[in-house]
Amino acid sequence: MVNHMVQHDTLDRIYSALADSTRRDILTRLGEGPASIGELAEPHGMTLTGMTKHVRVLEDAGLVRTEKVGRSRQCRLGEERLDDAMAWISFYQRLWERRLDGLEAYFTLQRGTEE
Amino acid sequence: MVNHMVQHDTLDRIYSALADSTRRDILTRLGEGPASIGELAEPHGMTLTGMTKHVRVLEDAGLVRTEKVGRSRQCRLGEERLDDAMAWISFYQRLWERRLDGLEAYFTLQRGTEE
DNA sequence: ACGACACTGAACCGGTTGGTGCAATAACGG
DNA sequence: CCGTTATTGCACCAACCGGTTCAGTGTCGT
Repeated sequence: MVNHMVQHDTLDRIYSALADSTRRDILTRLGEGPASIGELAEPHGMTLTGMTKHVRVLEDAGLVRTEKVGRSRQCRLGEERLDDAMAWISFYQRLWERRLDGLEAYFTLQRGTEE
Repeated sequence: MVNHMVQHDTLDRIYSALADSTRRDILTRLGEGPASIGELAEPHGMTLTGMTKHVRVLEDAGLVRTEKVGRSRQCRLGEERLDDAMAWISFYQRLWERRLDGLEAYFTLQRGTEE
């Protein structure tokens, strides 16, 4: 019951924002320059409403920044540089490497090298 | 361009597996050595059934490997090394840097153009 | 002013997620 | 064989997700 609080942890938001190929595509597209909701939606054959939701998720994660310009919304890459996300993965990589320092290294290496 | 696109399914599973602090904790814990379902569940005050589900998600993403040993299940870090996840984030980082190649590249032009 | 345009809010929908409890199963320990 | 232990399968639940449609709202072009 205690843990029913907001799951709005930064890392949670970033990773779940990235856990969707449409949203990763959006980031890639925005890497080439700003775009409107319509321009983002068109290559995915998606409704504007649907795309707005995706952009909102990315914006909440800090990965995208948007600004209303006239009747359209200009979307561009945001300030979040994924440093935290990267750092956590690096940390995990280190754990994984350390796993090889244990007893399992023996079996893993044997299975890998067949020597 | 955009050749950094790996299997989207894999990336989806990895990122959504990481998008939960309980599961990130599990990975951290397993970095210190193998553990049973019960041992993983206890510090989170979670039922065994609940923990089994989390472990299953991690296992489907390749981040954890499990093996039934007697009446308990031994969980350890898996073969997935997050290289793909890391690679995608790096790719995004490069996009972000390139965002600076707009008006602001003007200021750092003395260094970056040779690449 | 009027109509077309770009987006947004709300309601809805089927599927998934994160959790529970309970009954069953398999493996010990004696 | 019996009782305990560790996990699992199943049913259930509320919340969330990715998507839609429809009805606005505000802006632009003429």
